[in-house]
Amino acid sequence: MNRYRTHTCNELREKNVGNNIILSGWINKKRDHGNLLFIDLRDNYGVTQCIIDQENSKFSQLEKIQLETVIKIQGTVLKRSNETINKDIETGEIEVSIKSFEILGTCKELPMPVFSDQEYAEEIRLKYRYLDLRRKKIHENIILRSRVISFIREEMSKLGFLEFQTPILTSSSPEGARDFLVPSRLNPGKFYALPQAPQQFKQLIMVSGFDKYFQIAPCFRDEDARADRSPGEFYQLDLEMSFVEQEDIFNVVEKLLVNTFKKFSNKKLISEKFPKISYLDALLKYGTDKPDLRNPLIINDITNIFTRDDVKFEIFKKLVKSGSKVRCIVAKNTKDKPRSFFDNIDKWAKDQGASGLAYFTIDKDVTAKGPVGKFFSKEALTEIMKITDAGVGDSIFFACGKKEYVEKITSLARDKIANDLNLIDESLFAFCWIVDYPMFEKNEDTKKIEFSHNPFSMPQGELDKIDFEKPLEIFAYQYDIVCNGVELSSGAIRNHIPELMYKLFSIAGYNKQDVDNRFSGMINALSYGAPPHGGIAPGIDRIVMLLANEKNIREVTMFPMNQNAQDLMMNAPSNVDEKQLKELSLSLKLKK
RNA sequence: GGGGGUGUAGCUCAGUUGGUUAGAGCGAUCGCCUGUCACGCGAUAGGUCGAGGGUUCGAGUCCCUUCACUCCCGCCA
Repeated sequence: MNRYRTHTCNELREKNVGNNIILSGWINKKRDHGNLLFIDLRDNYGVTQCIIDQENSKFSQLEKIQLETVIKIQGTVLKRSNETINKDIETGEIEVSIKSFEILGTCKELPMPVFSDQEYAEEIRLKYRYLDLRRKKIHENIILRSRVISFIREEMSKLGFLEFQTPILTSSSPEGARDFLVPSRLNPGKFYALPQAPQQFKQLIMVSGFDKYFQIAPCFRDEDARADRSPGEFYQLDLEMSFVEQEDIFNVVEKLLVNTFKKFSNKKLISEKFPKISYLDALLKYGTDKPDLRNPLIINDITNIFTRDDVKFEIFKKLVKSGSKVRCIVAKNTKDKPRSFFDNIDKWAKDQGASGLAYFTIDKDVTAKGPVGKFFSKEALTEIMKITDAGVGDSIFFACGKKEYVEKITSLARDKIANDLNLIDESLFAFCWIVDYPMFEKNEDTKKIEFSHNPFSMPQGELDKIDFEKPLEIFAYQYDIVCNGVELSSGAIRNHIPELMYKLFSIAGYNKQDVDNRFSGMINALSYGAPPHGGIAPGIDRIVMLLANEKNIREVTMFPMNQNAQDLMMNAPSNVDEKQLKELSLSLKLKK
């Protein structure tokens, strides 16, 4: 028998009545009736009500004790009378009559209550994270995270994947996000970088002949935070397979995610086979490459309508002539919505930095009601209704501008309108694949051709038939998984052919020398017999966030940093001694 | 780097058009209470109203500057 406990705080039941037991835990709550004191004792597993009265010599001592003090209780299990059973806790049929107790850990006055459903400012939650983590909801989120990761490990092992660790101190990668750098003492003036992902290593693992690899891999990117993006570090289920085509990866990951989401959530999956949407289609229909498919609204292009003579909307017509696009969203059955519904959306659009959203409602006899309705002839309206599948009683919102601008504002408007009309079913998970990413894109500022995603991806099509003169028309075997509008992972079939790699990099402006310098490990390896291979890397934090039904990634992260990438509990980052800097051959030159 | 929101007691918040001594609940301290499970009742302590400057007879409230937190844009192969 352990000196601290015979049972956990969620173990005692009616069958234990009469037992002498020992419990240890935190004082969750006290209810002091003067001559009778109830103490809810809490541990990781649950809560047990303990009771003591003034007959006991320890009574007055226990009456004074602070909440969240850690104590050990010795006592006997009593059956509660019918009226006093608490159905809300699993140990609610019994209580423990305290015979003696011992303080194991004292507690100062709390900076924030633990037993409370209130929301607290994140500043205080992060500073006292160990107190915050005692609270039920986040405590359970973190346990969920652990279970999800264990489950994924088991599934991956069953599928024949081997788990390997890859280096944390590695070299800076020239593409992508900003690196975290670590100065090297033994190599003055040189720096390691923390890996943004084990991208090159996992490919090298394939070249080394291991066939199927996975890792719950820490990834480090020095970019600004968002609600679904921790600053600094996050975790991916990194995986890679040899001798596979795109479909092989899809089959493995689809099955894994379906099993995981079915096991850990009661929400329904819209489809266990994830629909595939091409990148270009996604941008047209949803305005984004991470569409929320729970949202039934679809964006349509009606640019051509504004070249008709019987459309008099001159501002848009002029913009269209100079290359702008017009895209629209149909909101069904909104004829009777109050004016405020429309004004509200227009105001919202202006808050987003747009010039506003034009709209009209289609009334009977195909007439357009609304501020800009008068600019459209009956024939033009009929054409719009044909393109957009709109009917009488529906409203059409539309925006005009350069392609990227229209995509962005219609994408946001699609979310906004669906939310306002309550069209999103929160009890669903809607997965999809986004496929067929362009290999290159043109940087509109520099007019240069750049890799649009991962430079190591395999271009699509027969290799001897690819037209390298038209780089913007080359697509890659590159794919993302999106769930409920959250980008969960991206992956690719890799380019394992060195000559092809040089060719593609040359299009993006890197000569052979550049490639050899920057990716020496990779490019060398590929020239000694590399298998065709590919992989993907689902984000663990975001998966758990969806499963826990949280909107913020910090709710499923044990010790997150704040938005300014500071750890308020550990005081990181911090100053270092002059001696440490000197050892690293560094001196500081701070901006004022 | 830019835009929005927030900042009042240890915690969560209220505070009217600028007007007396800035309030409530929880927590803390003290007292009362033997069946509560958000126990109840009474009392006490606790405030640089984020900071600085300005307007005014008078500022938590209006103006300017600044800081912190947060959400978003940029950024995130």
